[in-house]
Amino acid sequence: MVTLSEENYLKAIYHLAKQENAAVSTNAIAQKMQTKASSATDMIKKLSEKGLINYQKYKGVHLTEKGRLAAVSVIRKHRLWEVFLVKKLNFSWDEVHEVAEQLEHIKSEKLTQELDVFLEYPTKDPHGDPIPDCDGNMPSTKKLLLSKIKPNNSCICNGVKDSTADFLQYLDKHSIALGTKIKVISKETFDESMTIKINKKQMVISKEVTQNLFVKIN
Amino acid sequence: MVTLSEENYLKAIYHLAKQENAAVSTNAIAQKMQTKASSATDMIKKLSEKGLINYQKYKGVHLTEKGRLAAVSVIRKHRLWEVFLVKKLNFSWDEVHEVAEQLEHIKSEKLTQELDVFLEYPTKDPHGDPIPDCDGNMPSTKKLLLSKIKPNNSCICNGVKDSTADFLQYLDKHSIALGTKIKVISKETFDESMTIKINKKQMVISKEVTQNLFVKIN
DNA sequence: GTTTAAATTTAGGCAAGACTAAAAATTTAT
DNA sequence: ATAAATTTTTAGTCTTGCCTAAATTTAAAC
Repeated sequence: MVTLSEENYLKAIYHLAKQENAAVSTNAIAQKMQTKASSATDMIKKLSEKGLINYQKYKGVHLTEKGRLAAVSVIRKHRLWEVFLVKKLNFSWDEVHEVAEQLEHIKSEKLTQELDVFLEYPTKDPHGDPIPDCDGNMPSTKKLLLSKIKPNNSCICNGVKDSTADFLQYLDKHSIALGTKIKVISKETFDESMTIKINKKQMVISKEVTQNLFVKIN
Repeated sequence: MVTLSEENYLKAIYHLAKQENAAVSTNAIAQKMQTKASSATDMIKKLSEKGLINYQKYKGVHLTEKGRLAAVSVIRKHRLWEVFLVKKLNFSWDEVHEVAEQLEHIKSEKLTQELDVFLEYPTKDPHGDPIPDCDGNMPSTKKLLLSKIKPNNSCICNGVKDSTADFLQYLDKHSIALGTKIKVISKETFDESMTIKINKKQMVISKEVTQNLFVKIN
């Protein structure tokens, strides 16, 4: 049995490992979990004893396969519920996170499976993140940032790196959504801001925006 | 902030108070919560300090209005989720309880409200129990047991008193569902068993069954 | 290669919610 | 009305997950 708190730590470690491609440090975990390093150490010991992570003192942690599956299962549920909230309950993409954080811990194989069926096997959540299948396979998505696109090229927005309500609301306000076609007009070398065109309308966006929007070349 | 455990105690007290029509005893609470009387006493003190129940040592407890609203809110969510599971996710009525026990604690006003809309404002859960509205009003339903029906009278099944999987599966097996028309043919004085007719088919049911099926006269 | 700084772990505590055992209050029985 | 039985409460303990403060290990700086 994996507790709610353990699930949250596993999820945090999974996301950190994805970014860092190396052992995940105690401090990184503590920071992500909004807690103190000593608390993280406590939990690390517990997860290690349960065989969910590999841990060597002072050397950071790695998820075991068992731990990875547990983490991915939580992420799968989180993202399925986000789809449900947006598609069926009229939530907007900036409102779903907090509720999904609660729903992701509901324990019922059948519930998750039937939810997947009900939603017709979605492969992406409302922020463009991939939804793992029931065997724990995470569809790989190459992540290309808008900031990498050269002037005069076009692309289609297909994800967000930062999915805080603040950023999502900014995008709403500027009519940038998943699937929106963006043409890069120019880029300033000074501040890395970009001039882009959406639906024939030109606008300037900051470096921060270009570095938090994923796109694909169409 | 009401914790998960507190919500479960409030729900237990609500249900006990409904049956007993008097102060709810520590022992009754402990039994319903599958815990020891001393643990119940601990929680009773906490709920009392939070103004959710009125408590006098050795005299049992009563829900305050604040406590009643908290309890009914949990019950509302529980029953709405049960409807969702049956209507949308292909759960049967004997499978929903355990999952709804988890879902009922999800905290989001919007979620509950939108779920209600999505389900088109159901007034009964899959077991025939009434769903409170968002202001905490519980539709009153007069509860008439099949055991009270005299021979040669007909009625319609509209609820179950016992909603354990065992009993619900018994009903499934014998084609008794909510809405099923039942004609009482005869009743034995010896064991209070009944001969009934459903869809022109006659069968004998025990006292235990007649005392756990709610019906209405049609 | 020491010395300083940063990261990590240990030690000891706290609150929630459970437990056991024992004490106190209430109820029941004689 | 008092003794016995039952119910309820108290006292002290345990586990989980967090904390602070101090000790230890590793990494960085000179």
